[in-house]
Amino acid sequence: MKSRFHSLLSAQTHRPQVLHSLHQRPISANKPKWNSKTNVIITNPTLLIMESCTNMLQLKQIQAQMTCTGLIHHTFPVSRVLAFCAIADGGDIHYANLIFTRIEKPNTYMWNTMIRGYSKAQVNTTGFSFFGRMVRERVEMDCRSFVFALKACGLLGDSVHCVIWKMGFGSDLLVRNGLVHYYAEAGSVSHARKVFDESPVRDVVTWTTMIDGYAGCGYSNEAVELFDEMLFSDVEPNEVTMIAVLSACSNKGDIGMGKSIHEYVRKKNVNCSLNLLNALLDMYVKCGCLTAAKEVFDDMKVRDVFTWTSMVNGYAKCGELDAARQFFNDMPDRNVVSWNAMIAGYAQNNQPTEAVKLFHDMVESGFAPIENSLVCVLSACGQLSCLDLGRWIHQYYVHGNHIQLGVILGNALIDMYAKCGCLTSATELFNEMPEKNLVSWNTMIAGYAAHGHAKQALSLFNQMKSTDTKPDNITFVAVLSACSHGGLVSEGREHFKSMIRDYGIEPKEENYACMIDLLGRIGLLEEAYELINKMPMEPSASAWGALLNSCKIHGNVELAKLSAEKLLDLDPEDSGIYVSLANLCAIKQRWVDVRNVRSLMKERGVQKNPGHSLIEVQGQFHEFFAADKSHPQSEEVYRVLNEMYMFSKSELYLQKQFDELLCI
DNA sequence: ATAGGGTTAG
Repeated sequence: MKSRFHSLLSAQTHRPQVLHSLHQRPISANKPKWNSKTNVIITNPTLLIMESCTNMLQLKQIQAQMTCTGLIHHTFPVSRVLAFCAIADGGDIHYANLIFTRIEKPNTYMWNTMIRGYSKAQVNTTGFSFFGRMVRERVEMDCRSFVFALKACGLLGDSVHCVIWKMGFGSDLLVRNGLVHYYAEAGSVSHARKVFDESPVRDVVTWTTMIDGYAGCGYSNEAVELFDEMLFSDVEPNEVTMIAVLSACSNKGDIGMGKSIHEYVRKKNVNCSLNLLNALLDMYVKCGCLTAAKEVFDDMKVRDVFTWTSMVNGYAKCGELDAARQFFNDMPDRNVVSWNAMIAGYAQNNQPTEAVKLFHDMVESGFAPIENSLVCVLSACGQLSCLDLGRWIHQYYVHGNHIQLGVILGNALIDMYAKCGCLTSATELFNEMPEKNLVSWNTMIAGYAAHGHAKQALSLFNQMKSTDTKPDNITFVAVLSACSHGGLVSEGREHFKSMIRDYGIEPKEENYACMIDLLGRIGLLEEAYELINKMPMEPSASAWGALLNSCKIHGNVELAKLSAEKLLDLDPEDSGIYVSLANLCAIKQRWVDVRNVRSLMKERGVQKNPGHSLIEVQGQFHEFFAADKSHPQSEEVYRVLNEMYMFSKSELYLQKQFDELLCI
C-alpha cells in the first residue's frame, strides 16, 4: 500500500550533500541486517543506512534521497522516517508531526508512534490527544495504542481503561501490564493489585511491575511478600525484578533481605547489568553498610553517574564528608542529583559554609538548580543566618519563576526566614501558601517559639487544630518550647498531658526534654529532676543538657554536677559541658570545684574551641571569637553589645521582681 | 514487515 505525500518538504535542498556526508562514515549498508527481535530482514540500502542514522541532519539527507527515488511514498519506509523523528534520541517530534500531517491515511503504527513520541518528549497531553483522535475518528487500534495511551494519559487512566474493555483488549497481557503500571504510578496500589489478581496470565513483567509498584508507593513489606510469592509461582524473576525488590529493601533498610537477594543473584547467575549493580550498591548504602557498598563499587567494571552518586550520598549521610567529597571530585560526570547529594551532605552535617560554596560552584558550572538544591542551600542559609542569599534565592528562583514554589520549598523558605530572625517574611509566606502540610505548621510554630513569641506560637497551634492537619510529636516539641521560652508552665503541662489524651501521641525523648527545660527554666528544678528519672526511656543529652542549663540559671551546683556527669558519660569530648560547670562553680565562688573541672578537662585532653559568632551584613560575613578585638569596628561593636547586655539585665531584673510579686 | 509492558542516584 502506498501513502501519498502532499509535499516533498525540504527534500531537494539537501540532495547534493547526501552522498558526500554519508560516505564519511563507512556504514555496512550493503549487508542485509537481521533484526533478531522481529525476525525481519532489511535489504533496501537506504533503509539500512537509516538504521545507523543518529541525528536530524542525517535523517533529512536520507529523506531527500528517499524522496528522489520515490521510496518515501511507500508505507514502510515513511514509517521508518516517522519513527526515527518521533522516537530516536536525535529525533524531532515536531518534524515527525509535520510528516504525520502530510500522510493521508496514517495506519495504526503511525498513530501509535505519535502518542509514544510526544510522551517521550514529555508532552503527554499532546500525545494523549492523538489517542483521543484515534477514538473519535475510529482509527483501528491495537494493544500498543493502549500501552502508549496509558503512559500519556495523566490522570485519565480510568477512561482509557473503559475504552480498553469496550474495544475488547481487557485480557491482553501487554495491556494488563500497562494498567498495573498506570495504577501503581498513580498511587492506586489497590487498583493495580486488582488488575494483577484478575489477570489470567502473568509474566515476569506483570510480577515485576506489581512489586515495583508496591516499592514505589512505599509498601515495602508488600513488595517483599509478593516477591516471595513469585518465587513459588512458575515465573522466574529476572534482573529487573531484582532491582524492584532491592529498592523495597532500601526503603525498609532491610539488610537481611537485601543480602539474601544478593545471594540469590549470585546463585542463580542473574545477569548483573549496570542497573542491577547500582541497585545493589544503593541498597547497601541505604542500609548503612558502606563496606559492602564499597566492595560492590570496587568490583564494578563499568560505572555511571548513578554509581558515583550513590557512593557520595552514602558517605555524606554517615557524616564522612571528606570521603564523600573524594568520590564527588573523582566522578567523571556529574548531574544535578550528584551536586545535590554533596550539598545536602554539607548542609545536614554542620558544614553550611561548604554547602553554600558548593551551591555557588554548581551554578557556576552551568547546572540549573532544582527544588531540592534550593531546599538544601536554604537550610544552610538558616544555619548561617545568611539572610541575603536566602532572600536572593527566593527572589531570583521563585519570584523569577525559574522554579515552582512547592510545599517543601515553601517550608524551607519559612524555616530560613525564621532562623534568620525575619519572622515577618516567614509569616507572610506561611499565610500565602496555597498548600500547607504538617511541616509548614511545625516550622512556623517553632519559628515563633525560638524567638520567644509564645503567644503567637500557641495561637497558631490553636489555628492548626481547626484544620485537617493532625499534630505530631514535633508539633509538641515546638509548642512546649514556646511555653518554655514564654515561661508558661501550666499551659506547657496541659499540652504535654493532652498529647496522649487528645491525640494519642506517645511523648518521645525530645518531648520529655522540652518538659524538663520548661520546668527547670522557671526554677522547678526538683520537679524537673523527678521527671528525668521517671522517663520511660534512657534520657539523652538534650534532657540532661536542659537540666544543666536550668541549674546554671538558678545556681544549683549539686544538681549541675550530677547533670554534667551524665552528659560527660554520653560525650566526654564536649568542652561546653566542662565550661558550663566551671563557670557556674566560679559564680558560686567554689574555687576547688572550678580547679577540679579544669584539671579533669586537661587530663582528658579536651580541646576547648573558642566560642564564636557569625553575622552577615550586606553580603559580607563578620566572625567574632570570644574576647576577640581584631574587628576594625571592634570598639563600637563592644559598646553596643554592652548596652544590649545592660538592657537585657534590667529586663531580667524586672521580670524577676514581677515573678516574685506573683509568687511563682 | 516496523515498535511494544517492568529499572537504579538527591
